[in-house]
Amino acid sequence: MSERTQPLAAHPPRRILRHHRLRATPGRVRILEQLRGSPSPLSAAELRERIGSGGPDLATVYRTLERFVSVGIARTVLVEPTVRRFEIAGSHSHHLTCTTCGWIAPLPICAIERMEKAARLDHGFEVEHHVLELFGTCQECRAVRR
Amino acid sequence: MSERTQPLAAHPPRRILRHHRLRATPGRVRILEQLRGSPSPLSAAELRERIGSGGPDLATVYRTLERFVSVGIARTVLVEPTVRRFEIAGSHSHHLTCTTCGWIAPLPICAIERMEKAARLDHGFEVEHHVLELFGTCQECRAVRR
DNA sequence: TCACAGTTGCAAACCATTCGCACCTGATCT
DNA sequence: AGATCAGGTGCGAATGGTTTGCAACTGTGA
Repeated sequence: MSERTQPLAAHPPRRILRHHRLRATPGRVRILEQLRGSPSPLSAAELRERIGSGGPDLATVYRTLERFVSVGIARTVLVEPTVRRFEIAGSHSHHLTCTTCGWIAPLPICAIERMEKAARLDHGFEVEHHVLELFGTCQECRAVRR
Repeated sequence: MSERTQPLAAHPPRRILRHHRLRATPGRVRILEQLRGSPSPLSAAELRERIGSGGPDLATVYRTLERFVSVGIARTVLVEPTVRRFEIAGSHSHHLTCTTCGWIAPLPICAIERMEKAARLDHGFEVEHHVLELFGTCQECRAVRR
């Protein structure tokens, strides 16, 4: 497969940043790597924590995420009140989140075409993205509970 | 139709509160009326503003909403980072949100049965609740943009 | 290597939400 | 109707996630 046909998310971080005319600073590269390596959306604080000492300041993490969202590298995911989470925009998958133990699994099925169509027909609304997260109890926690 | 078969949401506010063993204070009654009268979810501040002078303190609005959610009268809706919104739990839980002007409309269609089934079959995961919100551009904002 | 627009760190500001506490009041019982 | 008191309320202060101002720093193109 030639490079030109690879999905953007497969490129090395520096190239992705350059592609969006962002400077490839060490902090940005690490934030991007973390976002790509995580199966679930991350908050700014979690991102900061995972990068560890030597990483960018929390304010910089916020500014970077803001920038990533504005150029389309990342997207905001709302699953909790008061905390904003972010994920790579290319990796569109939904998640199962166990409310007991925090286990998270991606669910590669998306069934909202019908709703997008309804939005368009009923309201003239053009859907650009959506948030769909499922919460419940995983197999293990259900077993323990019994 | 007898009273016993009416949906709870159709009852007068005082009765709904009593039914959940909550005191029917003037503030709670007004908050409940506002929630029921609004087609889109409201934040605590908006609620406070709509009730106007003489209404409950903002802290009380928060405590009341918290209480409403815990007994099942209301539900949290996440459509914006940093602001929590609330709606009557009997109404439907999915929305269209215009990312340009903030317009919000309920969408009475839910298409996640397939995903719930996949979660159960593939992971032994029992879905308890889900978040599904659509974001995009409303008819009006699309017209302006052109 | 140089110059500079873009980035960063730090600290302070912001703002939605929560908490502590003394006072008040709706619901119940007599 | 009046007394009683657990449940509610107002006020102000605290919290915690997010944003901003500003001086110093650094990728990047020339």
